[in-house]
Amino acid sequence: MKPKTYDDLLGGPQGGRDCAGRGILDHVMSRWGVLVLLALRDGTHRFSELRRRIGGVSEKMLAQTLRALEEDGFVLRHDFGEVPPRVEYALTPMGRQLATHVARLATWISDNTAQVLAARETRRSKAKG
Amino acid sequence: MKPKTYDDLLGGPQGGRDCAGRGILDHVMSRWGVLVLLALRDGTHRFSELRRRIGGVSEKMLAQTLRALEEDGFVLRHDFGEVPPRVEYALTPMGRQLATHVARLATWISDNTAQVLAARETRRSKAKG
DNA sequence: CGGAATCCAAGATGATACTG
DNA sequence: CAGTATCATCTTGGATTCCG
Repeated sequence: MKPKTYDDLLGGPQGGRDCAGRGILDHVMSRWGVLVLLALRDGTHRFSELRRRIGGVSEKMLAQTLRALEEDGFVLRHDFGEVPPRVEYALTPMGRQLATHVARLATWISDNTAQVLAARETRRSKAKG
Repeated sequence: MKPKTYDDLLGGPQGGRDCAGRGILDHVMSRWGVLVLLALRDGTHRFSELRRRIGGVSEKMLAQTLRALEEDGFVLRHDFGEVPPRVEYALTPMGRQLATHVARLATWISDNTAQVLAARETRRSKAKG
């Protein structure tokens, strides 16, 4: 019997080895994964559009993030194969489902940001007092 | 008008400066944040219990993660101030709400892991064909 | 037992330059 | 435009050690 590891907490050995779910979660919740998912919720966008929309992401990281999400089947990449180059990205149906969950979490956090900041203040003054 | 940055995508400047929501999300979705949140869903646990339950986390990272979540007001730390030391951790009401959302996301991923792995395979064979 | 402090290896990220 | 390749850097994470 395996001990209770984080594999179990995340749904167990369904993926086969270690913890596939954990790897997916890492892609999704990577520094830029969330933002890409949210940015694609309202439709198709080109590479440079995404860069502008997300802001602060380097070409390298955006490309890397998009590739990871594409590999996982969350993002669809359409290369028009023209010059000048034109590539468009969109969510797959599965990606839309995922993005919905992510958006809920992001929304909750957004709605509770003030409360979190207040909690931090409380702690800070308690530490002083 | 501000350009669309990831600040906007995550709920805008509600936190005051940059993007407080983003920072919170980083805490929550950090490598171990998710697991701690999930591990605490079923009640109070001691430090070493958490280490065993989560599995694979070092003392340093667990302590660091717990402190961050505590600062944000998601986790409550109760130090009994005895020898040998005894400290217990639990979710705050806000933490329970958050953990519920996180659990939903984790569950979705867990339920869709097979589909993601299938998507990866499809891509792989398409690349070959 | 529950950490804090330190040192070090590994990985993530960014700026830049280059290509089709 | 849409990337890739490369190098420098900054951050993470882990192992170890020490303490109350």
